[in-house]
Amino acid sequence: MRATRLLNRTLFDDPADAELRSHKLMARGGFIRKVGAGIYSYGPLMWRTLKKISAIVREEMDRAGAQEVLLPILQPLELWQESGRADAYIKAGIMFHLQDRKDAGLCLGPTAEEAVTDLVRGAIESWKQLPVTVYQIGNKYRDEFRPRFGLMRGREFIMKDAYSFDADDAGLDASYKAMREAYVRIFDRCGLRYVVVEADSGAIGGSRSEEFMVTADAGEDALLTCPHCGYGANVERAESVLPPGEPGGPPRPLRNESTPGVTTVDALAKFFDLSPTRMVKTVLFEATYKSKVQPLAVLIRGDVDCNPVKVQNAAGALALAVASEDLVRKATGAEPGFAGPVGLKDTRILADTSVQGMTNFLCGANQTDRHLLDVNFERDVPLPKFAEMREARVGDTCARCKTGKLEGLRGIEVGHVFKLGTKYSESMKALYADKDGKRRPFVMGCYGIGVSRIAAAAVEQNHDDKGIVWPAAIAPMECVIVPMQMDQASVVQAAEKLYVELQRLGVETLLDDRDARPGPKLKDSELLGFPFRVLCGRSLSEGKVEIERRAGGEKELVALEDAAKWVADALAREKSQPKRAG
RNA sequence: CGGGGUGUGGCGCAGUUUGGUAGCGCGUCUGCUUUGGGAGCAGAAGGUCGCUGGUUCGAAUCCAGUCACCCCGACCA
Repeated sequence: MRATRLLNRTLFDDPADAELRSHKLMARGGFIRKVGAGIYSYGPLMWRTLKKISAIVREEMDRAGAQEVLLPILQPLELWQESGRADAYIKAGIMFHLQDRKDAGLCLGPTAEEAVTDLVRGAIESWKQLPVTVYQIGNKYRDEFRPRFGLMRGREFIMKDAYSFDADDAGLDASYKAMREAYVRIFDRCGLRYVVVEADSGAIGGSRSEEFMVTADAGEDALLTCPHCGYGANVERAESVLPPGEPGGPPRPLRNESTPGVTTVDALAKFFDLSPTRMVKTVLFEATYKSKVQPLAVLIRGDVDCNPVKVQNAAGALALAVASEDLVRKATGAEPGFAGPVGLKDTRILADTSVQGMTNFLCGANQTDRHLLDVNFERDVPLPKFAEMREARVGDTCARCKTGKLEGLRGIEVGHVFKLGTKYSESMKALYADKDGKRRPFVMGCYGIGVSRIAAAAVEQNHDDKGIVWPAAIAPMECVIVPMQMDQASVVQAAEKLYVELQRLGVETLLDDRDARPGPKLKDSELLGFPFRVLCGRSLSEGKVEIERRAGGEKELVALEDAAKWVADALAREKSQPKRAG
């Protein structure tokens, strides 16, 4: 074997384009190098960590009975048209797509429901062949609105995606449960602190889904949890008890009042000395559907806010944006701030459940500087379709136990489990024959883990002012040996001897044999964050080396001949203590 | 896609207002001295100043276009 030198370059300065600590540290440590926006090369150390995470995922998937496969990244757009998702993904602008030489549409897979459904429909014909769960680990591609934060949100990233196929809902429940349990083991083993929360199913579709969230202040997702009953949900999905409002009383005659320049709920409350709970806000959106873009008005009580994700779901839209001021003027014929449901034309109206049963409420008059008072449904406004579209807030009463007050925290989504049902099997005609010979669609589930994102999340959660502190299970190396004086034969010999012994004991060890001064070597070893560091230097005069644990910083003088075993034992202890809960 | 900003050796930056031979720190290479917390001295290498076009005797600098990247708002592992 020809030994080559470790390809890794540490940097003195933070890269100018990095924002998050994890991104800065991984770039400074030489783990990653940016090639384009959201596109990274992984150096040897990064790849070791990614392989370790993958290995944990693979072990737990296999243990849960899932079978590893490999689906294509380059996929015919035809397949996506079959499932009906091509439009949504292209319109939402999240899928890379291209044409081949024959002008046929292709895409780079952002996920693989279509590909896997195709694989399974070609292989399974009978209930006797079920259940089946398959998974793969590989690159995924998404044309993100805003790639950022290093590996946290790349356009190319490594994902484990698994798919279950069952004959019925009971089967799906069992498959889902097996995956969920595997996920708990995976994130425990990776040494992450996390919470599991209810989630919106988003563009993938399906009924129930839960997200695994690594807790970190830098997380992009807002979560609400109930300390009383343990309920947790992404804010996109979270529900709370609606605070009671003031009763409106029996209907009174409609009034149209002048409200010059009064455009906000707060200002209206002052102007009319009226509780915001007696007002109906009319929030305008621009909803994108398969074949058209349409204005959408959402009626919601004055003291609460719209949750755009819930609105999009309720509207059945492919994409949703807050209406521009121009659109507001066009739809209402008035300046923004005076929108209302009365006489609103060419605009679809949905109402949040918070306005259900309200009487004599205030709303905009669709005339600049005018509001309506004592408005009533049916008499003044046709009864709209009601749906729950309200955003739950920190401090709200928990909807599940009706007791606890919701608390807020932030998380990094590293895993998501979905009950899909028959959305893909129906549209793609993936059918099996049941016991009566009747053809039925598979009942599916899908389960994703962001492998490369786990690495970023682990760093975000485990670092100090000196650098990364890798959890032992996913550290690129478990131990680094630092010979302090490269020109002293005794030091170099001791380091090399220890290196061989550690290798023999199965400890992944890096020998920093660069001919550099002690300072930079010590700084680098801290930045890179390996769980254990052994210093070979002046203590060798007493036959001892210094062993340090990166996480706690404890130092120990150990006889050279005992050092390898000492490290191996300490490492074993470290690995067997997974952290739990956020 | 809308708003703001930046593109100058491997990394971090100055120079651009007021055009005049490409600079600094770190890193790299060679030599000597150093060697337990990012060493010192001496020497050296490395850049079509994002790209294209224009103005000019002359452009990193001015003009136009274009591309890339970053930050603030609508997607997801």
